Amino acid sequence: MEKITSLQVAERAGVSQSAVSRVFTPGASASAKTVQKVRKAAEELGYRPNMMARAMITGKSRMIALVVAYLDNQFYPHALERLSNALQERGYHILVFTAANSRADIEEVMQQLLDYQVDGIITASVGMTNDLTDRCNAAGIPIVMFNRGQDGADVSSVTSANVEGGRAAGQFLLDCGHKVIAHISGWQGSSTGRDRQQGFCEAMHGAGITPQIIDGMYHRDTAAAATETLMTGPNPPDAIFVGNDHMAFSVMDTLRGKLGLRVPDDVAVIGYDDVPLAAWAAYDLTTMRQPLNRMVDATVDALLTRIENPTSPTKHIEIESPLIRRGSTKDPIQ
Amino acid sequence: MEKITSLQVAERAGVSQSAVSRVFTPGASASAKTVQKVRKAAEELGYRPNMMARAMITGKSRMIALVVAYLDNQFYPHALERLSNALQERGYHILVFTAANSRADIEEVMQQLLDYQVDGIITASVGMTNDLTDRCNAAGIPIVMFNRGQDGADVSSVTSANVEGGRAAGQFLLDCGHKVIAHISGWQGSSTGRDRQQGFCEAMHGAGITPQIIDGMYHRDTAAAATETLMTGPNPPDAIFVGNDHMAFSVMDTLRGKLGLRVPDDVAVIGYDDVPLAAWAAYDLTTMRQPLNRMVDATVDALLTRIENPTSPTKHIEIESPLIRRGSTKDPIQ
DNA sequence: ATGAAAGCGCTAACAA
DNA sequence: TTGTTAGCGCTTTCAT
Repeated sequence: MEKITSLQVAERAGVSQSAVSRVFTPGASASAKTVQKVRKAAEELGYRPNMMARAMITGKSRMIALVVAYLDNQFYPHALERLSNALQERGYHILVFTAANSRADIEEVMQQLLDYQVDGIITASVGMTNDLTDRCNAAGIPIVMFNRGQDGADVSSVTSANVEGGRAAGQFLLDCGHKVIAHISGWQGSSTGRDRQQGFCEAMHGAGITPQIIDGMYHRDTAAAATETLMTGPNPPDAIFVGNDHMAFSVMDTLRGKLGLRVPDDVAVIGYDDVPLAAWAAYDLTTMRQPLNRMVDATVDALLTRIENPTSPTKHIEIESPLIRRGSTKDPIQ
Repeated sequence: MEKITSLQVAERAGVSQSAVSRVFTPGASASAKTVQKVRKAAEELGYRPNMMARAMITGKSRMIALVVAYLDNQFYPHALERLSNALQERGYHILVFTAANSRADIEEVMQQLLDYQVDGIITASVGMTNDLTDRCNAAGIPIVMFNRGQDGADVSSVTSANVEGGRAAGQFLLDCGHKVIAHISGWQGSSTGRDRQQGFCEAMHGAGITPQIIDGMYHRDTAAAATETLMTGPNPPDAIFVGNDHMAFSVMDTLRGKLGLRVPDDVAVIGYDDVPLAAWAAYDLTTMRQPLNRMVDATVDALLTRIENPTSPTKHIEIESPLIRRGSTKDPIQ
């Protein structure tokens, strides 16, 4: 069973090669008789159209580049799985590019991905430069930033309502009666980290509180160190809002392990994302949920819309982020 | 900046189109002067070779299909990240295909992936049928099964030494003085699950013990239910060997939560994989490590070897699996 | 509705 | 080493 071409199918079906092509091309027309003959011959020969050849002509590869930095935050594999499924259902597939979050690395990766003639790009957990996005726009390849926004760039983005979410998290801690509240923030180089912090600060300032804030950089180690710094400092908090779940787990580990404190009795913890692990008994983490399915649907939608209609405008989609109350926080005071 | 072709570069550089091609083709020869002129023109125009066109001629797309079922077991995202990196370094990229672990779904996915003319296939957490692997062999596309083996199929596989690992896990529990030992196994439809169970049973039988065994199917829920069944049964174990870490976390959650038992004081737990989460304080899980980096290197190696030399034989690589002692088990008795 | 013919952008003989 | 030529397998006019 070596490489069957449309020509061989044509010969066997007694039609022209272009007839075969038409049968396998969605928008084309062929008589019922022809379709029948061609399908039969193709079946017998085990023929399937060559995507490469098709891609070269149509300029559409039906591949989407996914640029991702790290997969250790459970949110991203989860998203990847869903994205792949949703895209696959619509006849697209994901080509993976891993990039460290450095300028040079991303630059290199963007070049590679353009070589593959991908129809679109999804970035997750990586930052873009406007220079880069301009280049893709010039090449006519739409980008959707997943879980990140970017000022002044002509790219679509899908995020949760991070400012609002940060505010809600802060407000909830206030409602629980906490007075000394700290924030271990998401990386301040990311819009997501900045927005959540901003919302949180607004809530705090509304209550006349000036919170301690440390950048957790989305790293477990950094978050653990921040936790120690906070708790052994002059004014240890009785509640911590952490920039994402991934760091919150580290914060809880440090609190309960090395520091010997109880959660939520000594310190309440609230995270962001609601990854599956947050619901597991070992953490039972109160968190702001990022509705993954809706974010994925919006991402796929935004991307395919622009692929099918290149002149359609970029979109900035924000999805509401509900509070999921679990055992890492106390009940609000009536 | 629309689609620059090699012809345009050729004109600007004052050479033939094939000269341009040669400059960008690794194995080809061109004079220093030509290289210089072409590179300059290409740079100015922002030219990069079109992978699709190249792939069509050479028959090499430099894409590897990764077929994966679920990404909720942390072992797989971790592996995916490493695989992508290792492959990217060698000029390949991963095209992702998600498939439920059903015959029909995998069948469909295999067809799709052949359409894309991938150079090789890595399967992770999915089972193949011999029929399917035969088809890929006929098409000349090598397969490596990652973390799974398959009897009687002509495919390469990379696993840890699961039988030996299962035995070591069982023996360790014996050495700790446990007498009533149970096993919540990996899915018995997978070689990995069967092998670990076999090794474990050998250790038990060597000690004259007949263990209770329940298939955990690699699912959290199934493992949780199995835990309850075991602990509320007539002969509750004081140690459980769980088929992988992902289920072991669920077992520990159930033990410590719903059942109110202490680990390891009431029940010792040992897992398999050593995913990052196993080392986190909340679980601190004793486990058999699957050396991810070595498994990934072996996988990439086995795959690229066969791609570059199609007549080379398939390999079955087993990598030793060391015991990582942590807090979910007691110390062995001297 | 169908076949003939013209490429898509590139690599790989083949001469020169 | 270089340019010329012939395709890779397919889609897409263009006549018919």
